[in-house]
Formats: sequence, structure tokens, C-alpha cells
Amino acid sequence: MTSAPETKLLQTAQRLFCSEGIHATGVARIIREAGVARKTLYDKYGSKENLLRAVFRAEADMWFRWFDHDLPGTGADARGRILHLFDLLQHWFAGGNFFGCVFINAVAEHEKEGGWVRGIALDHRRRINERLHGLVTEAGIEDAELATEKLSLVIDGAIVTAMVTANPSVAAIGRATAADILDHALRARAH
Amino acid sequence: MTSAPETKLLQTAQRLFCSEGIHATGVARIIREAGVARKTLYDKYGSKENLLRAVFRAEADMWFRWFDHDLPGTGADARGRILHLFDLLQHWFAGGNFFGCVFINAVAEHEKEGGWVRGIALDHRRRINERLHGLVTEAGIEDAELATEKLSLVIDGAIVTAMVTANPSVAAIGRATAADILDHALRARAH
DNA sequence: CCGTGGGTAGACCGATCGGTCTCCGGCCCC
DNA sequence: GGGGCCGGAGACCGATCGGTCTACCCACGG
Repeated sequence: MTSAPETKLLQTAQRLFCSEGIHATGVARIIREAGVARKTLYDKYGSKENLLRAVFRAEADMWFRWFDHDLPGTGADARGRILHLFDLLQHWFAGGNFFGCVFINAVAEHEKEGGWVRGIALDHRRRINERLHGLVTEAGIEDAELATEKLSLVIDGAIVTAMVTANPSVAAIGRATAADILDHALRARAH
Repeated sequence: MTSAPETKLLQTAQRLFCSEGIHATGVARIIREAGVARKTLYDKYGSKENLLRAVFRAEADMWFRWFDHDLPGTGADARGRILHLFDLLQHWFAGGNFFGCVFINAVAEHEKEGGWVRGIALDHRRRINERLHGLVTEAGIEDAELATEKLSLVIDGAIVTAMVTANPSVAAIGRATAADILDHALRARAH
């Protein structure tokens, strides 16, 4: 199993990178709040940048646990699972350690032309949208690409709004907007 | 009139803060690309933080030119003006100097508990939503608060998605989503 | 009982940070 | 034509940055 200092570093970095900002978080603070020696961080991760990459992986894992475990576990139909995704978002927002999506925040504070961060965020977004597209198609929506892009945009809007306002209930606004999108798309099919 | 070095500094900071990140942009780079002396920056703005405040003011001014000049100038009805806002967003995204909203980006890379940045972003958001609420009410929508929150969320989603993907046409996705929201709200009124 | 490996504590490095200061060139107005 | 001032060039400051390295501690297996 992974050693205790390693996971402690990952969790501390995940919290600090989002709540304080990545550039604003010094290595000294990470190791102090993780209760770990400086050398241990560099033994385990090699650099602050690699630690950030590990945080990316951890947040991506959370999303795919949602798609591959939590959502199928509800037993709901495709439309219900899409809407339930916003309940999972609300739970995330309300968890007390939510300060935005680390992918979005990282893109915001890194160079956007030619940097490596945006590429990772784009890949993450692509993989999320693949899962969304599957649900949308299963729901019987004709223009699945359009509906997927709309839902993806609403999800990002909910995440950013929750970060700025610190109000978890914006997920319910996103849920209602998603319902508008799905209703519109399914009504179009009924023609 | 404001002196040339002052506006040059503001424009350079606006571009660099968004394209490279605020913390990642050093004062040395700002003055180099602005072609201005270090002393001039501190004579005009006093600190990097105050320069950031000026960038906040400049971006807020853009939004209120939209609401108070551009949108009324279209002559469209309230629903049409709400949708036209997304055309303005698309023009903003496609301008070549778009790397996200400086308010959102600044919140993303600053401390979110007890910091001054989030307060400024919240105030900006409140003032935008006031204008949105006026348009939504004028469009004859019953639950104006809900529709306003939905539209605000879609706008933020479009901004963030455009930042990550560098694709201006996501504004059209936002426009179509806004149409779904308005249609749903206006159909509810027809009952 | 001793050796080894994982971990802590913390000194230390060069680079860069935001901010202050001095010096000097050139332009404008009396 | 001369004095005042705006602003460019850049040296300089203490603090902090990410990263390296040494010394020591301690638990565990032969």
C-alpha cells in the first residue's frame, strides 16, 4: 500500500492548491501542514510540479468513480443519472474542502499558450464529455453532441459559481438548467 | 487625460494577468512589455495589488458598456438582448486577447477564505446579476430569480469553457442553453 | 545485537519576488 | 534659456521561492 506520508502529502496539496492557489502555496506550507519532512516530498514526488500532477490524477479519479460506480448504483434511467450528477456535485461543494476544480483553477493561473497544464485540463474535459455523451445518447437525445456540450458548460458554470459564492446550492440551479436542456432536446425528438 | 504610460501599464497587466496568471506575472515582465520604468508603475499604481484592482475596474467597465450601451443599441426585445449578450461574449472570446475572466481567474489563484479578492468578485457578480435580473423581468418571466441564476451560471460556464478550450464558438452553446432556459420559463408562464 | 532503510529536522543554495531608491535625459512653459 | 518635472534605466534591498543535502532517529528483520 502507499505509505502514510505519501497520501498525507497528496491530501494536503489537494486542499491547499485549491483553497490558496497553486503558486501561492509554498512547499514549506505543504510539508508543515502535512506533518512531513521536506526530503520526503522530494523522495516521493520529485518536484512540486509532479505533486500537482498527482493531485490532477486524484481529482480525475473522483469523477470516474462518480461515472463508473455512483451513478450506475442509483439504478435510475439515463436522464435521472444525468440529473443525479448534480446531486453529487452538490455533495462535493458542501464537503467543506471545496474550493473549485483543480483543473480549472490550474489553467486559470498558468500560461495558456504553450503550457502543459491546459493540455491536461483539455484531456480531462474530453474524457468527462465522453461519459456525458454516453448518458445523453442512452437518454435517446438526437443531437447528442449539442446536448453534451450544453451540459458540460452547465457543469463548469456550477463549479465556478460554487467556488466564487461558496454556496453549494448552486448545484440545484445547475440541475434545473440541465432539466431544461434535456426537456428541450427530448421535446425536439417527439416531433 | 490619463498619461500614456498609465494606460499602457493597465493594458499590459490586463493581458498578462489573464494569459500567464497573476502570481506568475512578475512586475519586471509587466514593465518590460509595457515599455515603462519600474518607478512609473509604483508612481501610478503604488503596488502590484493596486494594479490588479485597476484591471478589475477595467473589466467591470467592459461589462457595463455591454449592458448600458451595446445591448440597448440593438433595439431588440428583452429576450433578444439576453441572447445577444452571448454574441458579445463570442466577440470577446474571439478577440485574440481572451484568456478568461480576470475576476474568476483571480479567485481561482488566491485564498478563498478571508481574502479580499473573492469579495470583489462577489460584488462584480452581484452587479451583473442585477442587470440580468432586469432583462429577465422585462422579458416577462415569472420566477425571475431562478432564471437569472441559471443564466448567470451559463455565462460563467461559457467563459471558463472558452478559457480552457480556446474555442470562441462555445458562446453559441451558451446562447442555445440560454434559449432553452428562457423557453422553459416562458412556457411555464403560459399555463 | 546490529545493520539497514524510511522518515524527520533543518541548514543551505541560487534565483526570483515585490518594492525603494538614485541618477539622468529630454520636454515644456514662463 | 533656464528651471522644474515626468519618466526611463537600473542598482539595490530583504524576503521567499523550489530544490538539495547532511545528520540523526527509530523500528524491524537476520
